[in-house]
Amino acid sequence: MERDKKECILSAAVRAFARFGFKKTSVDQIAKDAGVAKGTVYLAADTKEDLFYQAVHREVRAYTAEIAKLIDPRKRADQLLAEVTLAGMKYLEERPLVRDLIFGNHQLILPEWAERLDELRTLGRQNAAEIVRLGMRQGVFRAELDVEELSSILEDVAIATQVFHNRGANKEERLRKRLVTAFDLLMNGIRAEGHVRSTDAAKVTDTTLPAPKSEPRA
Amino acid sequence: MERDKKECILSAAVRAFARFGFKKTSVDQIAKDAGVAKGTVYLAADTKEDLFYQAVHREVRAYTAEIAKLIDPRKRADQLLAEVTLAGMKYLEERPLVRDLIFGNHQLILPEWAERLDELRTLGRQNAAEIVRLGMRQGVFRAELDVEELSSILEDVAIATQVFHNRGANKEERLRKRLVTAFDLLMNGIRAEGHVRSTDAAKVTDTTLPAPKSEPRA
Amino acid sequence: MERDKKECILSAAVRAFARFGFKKTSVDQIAKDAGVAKGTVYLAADTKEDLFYQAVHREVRAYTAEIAKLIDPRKRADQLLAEVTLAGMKYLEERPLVRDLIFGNHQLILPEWAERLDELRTLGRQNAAEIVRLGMRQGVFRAELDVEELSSILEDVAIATQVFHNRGANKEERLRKRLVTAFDLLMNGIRAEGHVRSTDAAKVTDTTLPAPKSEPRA
Amino acid sequence: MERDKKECILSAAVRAFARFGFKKTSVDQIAKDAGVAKGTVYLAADTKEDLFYQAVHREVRAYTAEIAKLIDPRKRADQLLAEVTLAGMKYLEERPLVRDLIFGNHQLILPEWAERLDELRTLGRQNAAEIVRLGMRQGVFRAELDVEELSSILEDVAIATQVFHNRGANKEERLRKRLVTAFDLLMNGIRAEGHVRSTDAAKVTDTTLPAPKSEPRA
DNA sequence: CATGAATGAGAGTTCATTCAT
DNA sequence: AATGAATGAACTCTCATTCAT
Repeated sequence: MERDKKECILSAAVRAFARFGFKKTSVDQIAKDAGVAKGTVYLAADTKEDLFYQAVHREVRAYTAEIAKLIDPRKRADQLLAEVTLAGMKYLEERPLVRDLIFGNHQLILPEWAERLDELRTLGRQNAAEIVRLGMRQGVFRAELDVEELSSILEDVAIATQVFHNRGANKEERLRKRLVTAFDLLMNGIRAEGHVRSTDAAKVTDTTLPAPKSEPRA
Repeated sequence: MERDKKECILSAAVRAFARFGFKKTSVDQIAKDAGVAKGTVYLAADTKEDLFYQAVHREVRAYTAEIAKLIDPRKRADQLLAEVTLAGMKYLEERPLVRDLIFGNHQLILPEWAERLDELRTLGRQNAAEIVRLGMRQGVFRAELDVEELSSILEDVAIATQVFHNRGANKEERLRKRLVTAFDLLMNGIRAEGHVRSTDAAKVTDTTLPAPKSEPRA
Repeated sequence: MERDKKECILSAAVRAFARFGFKKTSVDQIAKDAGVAKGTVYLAADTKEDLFYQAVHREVRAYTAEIAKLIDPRKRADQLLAEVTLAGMKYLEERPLVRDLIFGNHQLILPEWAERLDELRTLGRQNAAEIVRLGMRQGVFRAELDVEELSSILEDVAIATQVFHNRGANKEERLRKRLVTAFDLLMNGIRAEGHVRSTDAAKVTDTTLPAPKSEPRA
Repeated sequence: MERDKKECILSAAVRAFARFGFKKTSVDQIAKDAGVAKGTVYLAADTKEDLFYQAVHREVRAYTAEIAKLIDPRKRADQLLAEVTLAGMKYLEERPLVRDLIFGNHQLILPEWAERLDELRTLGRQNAAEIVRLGMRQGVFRAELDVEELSSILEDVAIATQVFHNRGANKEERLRKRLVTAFDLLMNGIRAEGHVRSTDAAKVTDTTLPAPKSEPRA
């Protein structure tokens, strides 16, 4: 299998899966779109599911690589976060494919694949984590934050924004507003400044969420 | 079509779609599970896709109603937000089926359905919006926040948490940590306290996001 | 599945498998020939292989039943054997399809089916065994013969005759000669009468065939 | 095409066809097993079917040649027949391949090939015919027997024995018993000695078999 | 000669949908 | 209203065959 031909097949697969979803895309369709015979598709992937996974994988890697280029450690982390988030959203906007592929196919595809797709999501989160750590070193971000959780939340918000709101009339305007709000929220929180903090999340959740089974809390 | 029979069919549909996904669920299965003949299912819904929509709709209404009960305006909004978010997560946690059903099927189904699912999402967001407004009236939340955007972000974070992280080993422990982090972030922001705010999101995004095409900004 | 329709499908299957073999027969073909939709065939049989087995089974039962009618215990067994063999051959001659169907498909189909086809063969052999026993009671056949082995040989010769020789030009003439020769041979043996028997099979084979592993011979 | 390479391909074909049957053997498999590229197989045979025929042909020739060596005209024909039959069975036992190839593939492959396979069967029968003629010259076998028919029956019994009974538990023991019975039967007939022959096959069949259509008998 | 990537017709099977009962 | 047998289009996957290298 030549390099070019595989590329061609995978990108046809991405296009088709993205537009029609996994089920409604037929291998025939992809083959035709890629300009090869059906059998050739099966030289590139063992299974339609395998093809799907490879397509997603390729796109996620491209996405991550693209974003990684933007991380310049001499910049302030909050500035960087804004820039990178923005760039990420624009990237995903031009590739609705990736966005939906990543987000929307968990129970479509058998559980075995859910695990693999999770790995891809972790991959996609690396850049955000990098910036969060940078921000802490710079003293720009609160030091006590949980890096992994935080970067995962940032990523989730970005993806959710794309998945749920990049649609319909006034798309650009809505996205812009959303981004402004989200960034402001993430930086400054909801709480009115100077307001007494009588509640904190830890306390609430601590008393109500079912305790982890194996590890008794102190 | 009697009321009972339709209920029966819809709840069988929910169970099946939730467990096996849209594609891998057959109408036969649902009919059998509901104890009716296949033809009868087609008296309750025109199409398999219609059946899916109806099933999701039913679940979302139940979810929203359940949550709405918890909103007590005499409580502090931040407290309430924590409680309600937590309750929502527990509700969905006990109905993993519903959760996936509601949020995992966007490009499965042709665009025409995406719009309808959006309406369902709006429905689900009403509770969060309610609390945000309450918080502002109470002076607990910053007054200048955009209610719609904010409640949508809150909902998205909750959904993303459920969809992506309620899985695998140490599920409970991971969810708990995630919730604590998210709540802390949403309330207090990322920024180190007292740090000079040299960047603000609005400025950055304003200069870089493509301007909305139709409406020139002032 | 109505009785008639299943009959119809099975007989179409018999026709097709017989004429084209298992591989070259498509389910589509059978469906068309039976005048039903392809899906309907799958209501009658789980699998193409299952369909094949059912078809063969039906034919073997019909064949055995037909032959069984001819066994009249008041007749002499040698007479009967001739008659029944002859009738069997004519039966199969008129159903060349059945004949090939039954006896020509051993390694086509995976081992699991070989066992089942063996059962069918046993079924087909019952009639021959019956006659052999009758002949012994009548004193017409040698008493020391092994009934099971003998009837199996008789059946095998009949089958082989059918499978290998019922073809080509002069079919009838060739079959007639073959039958006469076979019957004469089976009744009277090869040996010239009065010739001294200096060799017997048992001795030869006893010294050369690998001894059964578990039971040491005396 | 070098001699060696063709040999290699054919013997790989024999192995594969024998183990998996015609249908379930792929050309790819054979090519890989022979250590050549798929295209090369098509230099040795025009078609998969042609390849099959050539494979069978090769094996039958080897079989015949092997058996022919054993015919020593100074020995008694009945002794020889026993020996040769036994040797033939052992040969086939070690080459289940040949046996099944010869026996079981008539309607697998289109009618055109049936004729050619018949020629192969005739080839395989030459040795038995040779011995029968020898036995007649020696006065050991009845002189009035039809040589061609008789040798064909002998061969058929041998093959049927192999095909139908060389399987399952107690294989060796069962084959031994079968051989003993068959040989005894062929030599001595079924008829109880001294019993009056009130029936003879010729008479029965003469009156009942349909007369050959084209040639009126004298 | 030899290769093996590419082909594409064709296979078995599934299942949403219909409609006579 | 309810049924479920029947339908047949559409699907994924296989593999004999070809042909440019």
